[in-house]
Amino acid sequence: MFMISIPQDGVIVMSTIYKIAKRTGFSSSTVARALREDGVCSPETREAIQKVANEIGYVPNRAARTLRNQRTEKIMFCIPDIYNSFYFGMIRGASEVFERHGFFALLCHTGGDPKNELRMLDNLKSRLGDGMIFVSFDFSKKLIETINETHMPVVLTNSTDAGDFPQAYDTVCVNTTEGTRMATNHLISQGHRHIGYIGGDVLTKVGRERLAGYLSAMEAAGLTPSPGYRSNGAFTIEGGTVCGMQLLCNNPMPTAVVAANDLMAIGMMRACEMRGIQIPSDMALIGMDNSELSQFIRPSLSSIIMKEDDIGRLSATLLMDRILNGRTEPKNILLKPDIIIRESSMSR
Amino acid sequence: MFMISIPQDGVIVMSTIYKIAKRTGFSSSTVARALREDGVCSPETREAIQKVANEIGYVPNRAARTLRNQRTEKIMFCIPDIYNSFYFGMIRGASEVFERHGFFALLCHTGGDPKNELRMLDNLKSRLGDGMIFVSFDFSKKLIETINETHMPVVLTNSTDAGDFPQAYDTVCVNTTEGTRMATNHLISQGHRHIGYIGGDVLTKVGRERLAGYLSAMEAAGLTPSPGYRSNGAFTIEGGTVCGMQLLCNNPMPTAVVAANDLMAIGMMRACEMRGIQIPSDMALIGMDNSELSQFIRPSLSSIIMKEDDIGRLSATLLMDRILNGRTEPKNILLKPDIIIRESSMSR
DNA sequence: TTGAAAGCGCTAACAA
DNA sequence: TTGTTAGCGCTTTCAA
Repeated sequence: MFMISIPQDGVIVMSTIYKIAKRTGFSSSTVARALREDGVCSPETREAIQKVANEIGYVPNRAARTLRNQRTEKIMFCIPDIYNSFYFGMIRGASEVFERHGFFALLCHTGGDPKNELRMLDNLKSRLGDGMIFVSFDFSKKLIETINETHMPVVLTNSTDAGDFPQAYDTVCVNTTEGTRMATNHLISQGHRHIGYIGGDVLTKVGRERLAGYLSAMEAAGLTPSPGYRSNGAFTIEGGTVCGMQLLCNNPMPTAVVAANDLMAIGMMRACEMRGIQIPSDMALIGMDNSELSQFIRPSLSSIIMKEDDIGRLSATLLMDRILNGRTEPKNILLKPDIIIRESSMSR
Repeated sequence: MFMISIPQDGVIVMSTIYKIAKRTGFSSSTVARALREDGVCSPETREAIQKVANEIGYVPNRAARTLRNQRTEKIMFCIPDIYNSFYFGMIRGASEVFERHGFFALLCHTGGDPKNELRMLDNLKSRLGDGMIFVSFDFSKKLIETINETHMPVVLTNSTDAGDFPQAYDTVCVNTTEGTRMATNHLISQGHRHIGYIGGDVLTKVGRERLAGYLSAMEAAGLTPSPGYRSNGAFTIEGGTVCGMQLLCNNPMPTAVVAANDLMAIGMMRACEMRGIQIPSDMALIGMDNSELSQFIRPSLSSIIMKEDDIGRLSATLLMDRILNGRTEPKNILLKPDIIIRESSMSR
């Protein structure tokens, strides 16, 4: 009938405990008490109040509750790139945990721009959320300091060495060096000796970390890759094709290739296609990320599982622990990636 | 130095305009005025206040502002399934618009459960957000009524016939019937006469809508598909393979197939692979959704573009119009899908 | 069991 | 230009 009344000026008026108080004759505090499960209140009073509350469609106002309780029940989810499905994996994992506690994920996207990242930390300080899961390409000293100064629960993912700085936050990361090491070892265990590597720019941390895994696995196996077996390019299909063409110019060609991500691996597939080289019989191949593509492409692509769901789940769990239980000492979680072997590397 | 002080009990104390007021000797309202661009205030006062504000790292408290202004600057984004990348396309489009206005997207996931959906509408009434983009499989009368009763800005997507009920909300949908019609017409224009169709359960609205497009295009072209050319199954790769095998049992076989989504189309590819049928030379194929897979699979898959980014963008725009400009009369937008032709249907 | 009252931090109408 | 004050809706302490 009159769930909510809409006055002339179009402003929507909420139902409040005061409306219920007026209607029932009780005070607002009695109404508040009656409406919360745990509040002390006589059964009859509660019933009368609940009846009216239902009639007028009462729902408590969150802003008021937040102002009073200093709790938003929201978590800021800061990602550099809203177009990257990897992060959605993290969101999935995290949301699972949030939901259990009645919390919501707030999408905050920074474009990887340090200015925006600092702005998001201001948003955190303004209590846009009770905490933050923070993905960034570059955790600079300035950023780390600002995070510490928020004195708010923050989990950093995506950076193994965030622990270089004094920290008041948590970290959850996957060891990507270990990832390329596993990939390389897999190819070695398949009997390959001439193993190439195509990766991203070594000026980026991610580029260096992944290359390091390949090199260390080769060295540990007593293999010295020819310099021509290594090529850097963009983390894209095109980048992979270009790098792949380069590797294929070697004589002898490598018999197996580690790609620093799935897109580059697919680019490598294109390069082989153009040169009439069969995967996996002439060339074994493994990628990284375990993207949706890797299982649907033909031949299906072996890959390294980066556990983005787990990162999200664990990050959220650490956050809830700080928020709900008041933990303050920092925790750092480093996950070991998994490997999934598909057609592209089953050459022997 | 003392950006934020942390008392014994671990509760973090915010900096407020009162702290600044005390420190500068001005009143809290002068501080508030000085801190907003538009507030009247002498330059010297403003400077002094801003200096202190910077020192103590002041950021205005959102809950207080929300309580006062009745505006959260958040939009609830209700989706049935957090695992579906289609919705993330919508989120991308919508976020673009939100960001321009300083709004944030709040992820709310209902699992398609009507109970949760009603709960989310309560959340909306409690001002979890200023409005809602609502994706649901089933907009029942009850749900529609409840939406209307919130008196809050809501955009429904995903349902062409939401207009059946009296409505106070907006809708943005893609015409999926038109989608399969376009797909079918494309194959007809390629010279095909024996065109098969594999689709989802006709008990679902989505299944019926898509089938209708195929049938109407065939009829309009004066073609009568043999009943054996039509098969229903799950909207998955396996479903597509099963349906595909059935179609391939016909004699003569169809020379072209419309699949009701990309996954089923990929399943069809598998079926053809098993039977040694070449795509596109022996069999033309077109899917629907323009998923990421469709461009990377080989042969690349022709598909129908469902414009999820546009749906998100338009939904957000309608919402902002209601919130910022106070529009109240409902708007309904029906988008025409696009077609993208790739290798799989270029048979002739 | 119930009520009065203060306060969370901000904004804005009004007064000085 | 600046200050006073009330109030957004809720929770909670204290008193009755």
